[in-house]
Amino acid sequence: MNRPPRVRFAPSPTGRLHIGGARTALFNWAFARRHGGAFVLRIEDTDFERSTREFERAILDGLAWLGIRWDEGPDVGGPHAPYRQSERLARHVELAGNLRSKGLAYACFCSSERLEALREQQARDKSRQAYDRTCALLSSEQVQARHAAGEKSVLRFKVPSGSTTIQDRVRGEVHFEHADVDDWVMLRSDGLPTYNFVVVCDDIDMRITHVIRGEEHLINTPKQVLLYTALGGTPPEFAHLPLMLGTDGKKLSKRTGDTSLEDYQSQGYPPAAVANFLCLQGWALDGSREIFTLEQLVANFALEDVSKGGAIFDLDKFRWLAGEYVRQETVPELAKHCAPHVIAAGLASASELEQRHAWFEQVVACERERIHTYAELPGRIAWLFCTDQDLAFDAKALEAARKHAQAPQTLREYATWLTATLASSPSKDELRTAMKAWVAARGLKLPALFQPLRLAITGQAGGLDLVDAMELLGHEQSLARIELGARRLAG
RNA sequence: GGUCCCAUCGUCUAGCCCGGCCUAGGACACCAGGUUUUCAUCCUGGCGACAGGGGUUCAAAUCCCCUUGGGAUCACCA
Repeated sequence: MNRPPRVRFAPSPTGRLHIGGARTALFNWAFARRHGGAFVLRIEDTDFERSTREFERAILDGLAWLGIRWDEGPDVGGPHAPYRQSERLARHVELAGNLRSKGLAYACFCSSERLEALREQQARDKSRQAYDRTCALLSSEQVQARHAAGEKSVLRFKVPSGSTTIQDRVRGEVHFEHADVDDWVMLRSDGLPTYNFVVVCDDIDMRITHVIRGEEHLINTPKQVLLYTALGGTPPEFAHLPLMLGTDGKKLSKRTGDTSLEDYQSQGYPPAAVANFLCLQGWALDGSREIFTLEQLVANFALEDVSKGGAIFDLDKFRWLAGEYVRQETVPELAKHCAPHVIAAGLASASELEQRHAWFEQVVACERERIHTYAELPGRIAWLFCTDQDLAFDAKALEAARKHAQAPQTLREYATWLTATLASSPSKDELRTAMKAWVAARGLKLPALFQPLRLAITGQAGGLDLVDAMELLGHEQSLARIELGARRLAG
């Protein structure tokens, strides 16, 4: 590679950013950075029906959220503007006209009914699925006459005889016989160009050197290589990434799970964890280090190291990885990231959290090793925000507490003892030690107090240290819950 | 069905290109144990794979062929 590479990510703004698309973008970006090249963002908005500016904005935001920056794009401009395909229409039509006048493309008047019948016939014959070139045989006079008569036509690319071999950077050599390649449609009957056509026009005009995309495009590649040559361009290098698969082993779709980046964003996955995990689907740093930064990705990324086989989206591992990132954060950072989810869950308002900022950070510090994503926090700490009467008792926690026949009595006596002990303002460690001594002095095992107490305070079966829990809740309210818990257990 | 791609533990993968260091390494999940007031974190250990068959070679997870299995794609959608 003698010149700095230019790569592009070309999403279609007809929906949210697909998680597989996000990975494609990430690998393109990493490749560009690795080799000091440019990463171009181009919006493929030629589907006027479904494309919206809102989706475009969301896609850009999603990429930025992941930590990807682009050198050229619709928002930042660049030397090959415009970066929205719809704004390049005139150029596409011009190039299509050139090919037609050179005899490299031809008008086709076949009706969709005839085409469909042809396809059915070919399916029955178990033969090649392609246009039969009926209209390629029309003389220029015939074509002109039919145009003049007002007949609708599409423009088809005339695939020459021969074969094409591409050197795919992840797959190696891939060979196609032109006899198997269809005379595909370049211009629709309404005069608008198709994807296979514009993508090549724009890649040539934008001087794209490496096309890195999903494997579903591999089969389109010979069509595009042929078009490069026809347009007088040099084909770029290609790299076809393995597909991201659902648990059913098929291309990841909404059927088998959440597919958009925003789904994971709203579920509170740290962005660095998402980027890291996406890398792991099809690429490995060295086979032993699972957790790494984007800088390490850039420093080590090579297309040749990308896996060829599809990767089933491993949600368990993703969640584990998110937890690793959560625990890497400092408490103030984590509190800041969790706060929106606590607010969204309706536990507290933004101003309430702001007022109790130091307290909230303590809460986060106590729960940080139990959550994997930011959004898991509210469910774990709801007991701190509800009224004593509304505290729900978890079935397992209740069962555990009920195993101790004397639980109500133990709780009441403990409350009395606690009230007296608190008077001397013990430290948390002193209180912990004293509590255990108190239980032992009564000839009880520790769970005889701790299980009913945990139920009374938090309503949950497991969780944070109980001395921490009571302090976070406040001793006065804790005593009230102990009394209430004793009554509920006795009843 | 045509064309194309792929094939290492249940999952993500290292090793393959440049055969021997592989009685195949790591991670997630799972199981067992330790720590803990419980849960979680953390620590220790365990389970667990080269799809099958032929070659080539002194030697094959690694190279070649076949079979089988899986996937992608076959639009006037991108």
